[in-house]
Amino acid sequence: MPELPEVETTRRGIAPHLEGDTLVSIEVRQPRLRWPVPPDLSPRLAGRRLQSVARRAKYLLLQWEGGGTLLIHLGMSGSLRIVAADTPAEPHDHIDWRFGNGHCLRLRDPRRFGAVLWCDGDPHAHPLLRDLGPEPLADTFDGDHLHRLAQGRRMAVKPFLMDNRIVVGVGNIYATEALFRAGIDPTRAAGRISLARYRRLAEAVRAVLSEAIAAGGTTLRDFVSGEGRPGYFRQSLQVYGRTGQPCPVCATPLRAKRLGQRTSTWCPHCQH
DNA sequence: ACTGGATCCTGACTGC
DNA sequence: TGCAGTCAGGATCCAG
Repeated sequence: MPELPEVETTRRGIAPHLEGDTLVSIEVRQPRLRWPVPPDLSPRLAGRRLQSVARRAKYLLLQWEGGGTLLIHLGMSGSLRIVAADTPAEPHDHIDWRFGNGHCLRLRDPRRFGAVLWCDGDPHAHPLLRDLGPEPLADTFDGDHLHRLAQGRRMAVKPFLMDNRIVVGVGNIYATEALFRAGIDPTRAAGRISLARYRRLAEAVRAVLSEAIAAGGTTLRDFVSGEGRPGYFRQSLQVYGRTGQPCPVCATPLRAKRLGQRTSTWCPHCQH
């Protein structure tokens, strides 16, 4: 589900409602997510003010006054939204954080691949964040970075681009779209792509992510922003989910193949 | 070190 | 209508 644009859209949607507010209570209806939800969240957080809602890769970092960070990952099907405190919980609404101003931050995650974890020290030193690659929209990410890390790698460039040790936030939708824009065959070995083409790919990644954030993300089925709205980038997808349909550029039927457990769709004429 | 595969879970959809 | 099989926005873990 949520890739970087959807997580960033969520962050922007919830932050203004919560930053500076005091947590009143937490209700955990289902603690079994990817890892167990810590049982001591209430004593740790009740009565404390939320300082900021930040993001690293696809993790949301809720940083609390006095120290400590709540790490939230939405997995494949998770969403976070602000609801009124008296809104009845629906199925798969696993956790509520109720704040003093009447707002309730509610986590829904049908597949439960998401995670909610507590981190005492520097969250960037946490084992889940420590080895992550650069943010794709930061200055440290470019084609030279991709080209350098790809040397000698025989895996296909698509799963290479989705490896969060290489660069974070690029999931199946945006990897598919960026490779189309860059004209690169997703099955090509990562180590056999020129620097010039990696520079083009890096720019395509930045462009597609930026455009998706501006559109509020991509809603395929269940993604909603912090305010409950869907994202509108779906209509801008050129190849993702369009297997068999004509390429928007040359009309060749789009092909699909599974690479690293994920379906890749591409134009066999435009991408090589 | 790199690579591919299995795995967690629910729901939507397809085809028989 | 039911049932089996497939697929889905992620990413960790493990064997070879």
